Amino acid sequence: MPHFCGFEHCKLDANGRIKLPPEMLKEFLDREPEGEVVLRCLPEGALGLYTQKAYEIMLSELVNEAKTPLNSLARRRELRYEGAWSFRCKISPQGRITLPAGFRKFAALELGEPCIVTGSTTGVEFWNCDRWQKELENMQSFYLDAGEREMRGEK
Amino acid sequence: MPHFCGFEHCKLDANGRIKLPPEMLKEFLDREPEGEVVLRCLPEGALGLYTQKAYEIMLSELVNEAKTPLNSLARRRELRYEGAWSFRCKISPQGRITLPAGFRKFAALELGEPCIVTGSTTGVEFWNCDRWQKELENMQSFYLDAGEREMRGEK
DNA sequence: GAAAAAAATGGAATAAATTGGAATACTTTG
DNA sequence: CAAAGTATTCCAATTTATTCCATTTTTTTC
Repeated sequence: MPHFCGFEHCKLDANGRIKLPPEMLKEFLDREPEGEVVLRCLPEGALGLYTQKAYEIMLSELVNEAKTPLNSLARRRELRYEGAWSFRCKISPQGRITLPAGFRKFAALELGEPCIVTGSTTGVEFWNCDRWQKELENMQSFYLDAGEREMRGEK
Repeated sequence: MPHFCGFEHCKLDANGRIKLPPEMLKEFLDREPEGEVVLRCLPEGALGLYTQKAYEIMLSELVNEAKTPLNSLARRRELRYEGAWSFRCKISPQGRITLPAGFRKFAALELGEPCIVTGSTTGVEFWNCDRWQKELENMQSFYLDAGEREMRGEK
């Protein structure tokens, strides 16, 4: 199974739309010919894009595996978080997807400005360029640290 | 199964009506072509809107899963709260719903003022903007904490 | 209980924003 | 260097938001 990989510089157009790079577009359409996807705000301050099929699995876990009653504060907050920060949409026939204004703000993606589209194995992510730079450093040091611990025989 | 998702800035009109954003309206009408819904005051200080079908499920949980005896002060209070702070209504042909004055006051939604309409997976919620900001912070810190614990290998 | 006033409701008209798509310019590939 | 593919820009068509007004219903007053 091919996965979503590589990263590219892209640009939001004046209306907050991103045109997906051709290879990534192809990956999506191979999995969902109708282009049905879910956009999701990630706590690290970027946006994730997944096929609806991939998303459904995650969502049904949340909805059905109810440990708490429907009518409780904790449960409502779970459902609210998931609802507010996710968005079902379709990739347009031109391969574009429109970011809702609130999501754009969340991820610090400005109209007409460049951004990073990166594969994340199971989907793709949209990053503000500066945040992406920091995340690169974070990822690097995370693996370096892990490697050093491993060398010293730690866990 | 599609869910209610995304969030939007909306405005109450001078008569206390909110026009639902098109995608959310569509979700409701897909489930209930007649637009029959239930409006409900949530203890966190916002209003929830659910299809009558979805509401029935919640209500029967409340009525059947009796942790307390039916004929007790606490139980009567639960049922009274549910009765007083919920309201059956219909989405108008223009996609608007009218908030009863008491409910508006409960949720601090002012005539002619902006508010937030957010998906909550099983329905939508109406929030006063300031309260929504606080709730966002609450949700954010909750999930960031969870993420950090995960990184440190804690459970 | 009837008339007047107020409020609520439904709906239309206009303005604004969004969307889809085409045309052009640019880049890559063979 | 030509051809194909891709990115960018712009415009037309549609959709959506806003404002306003007419009608109906409810409340108040006499």
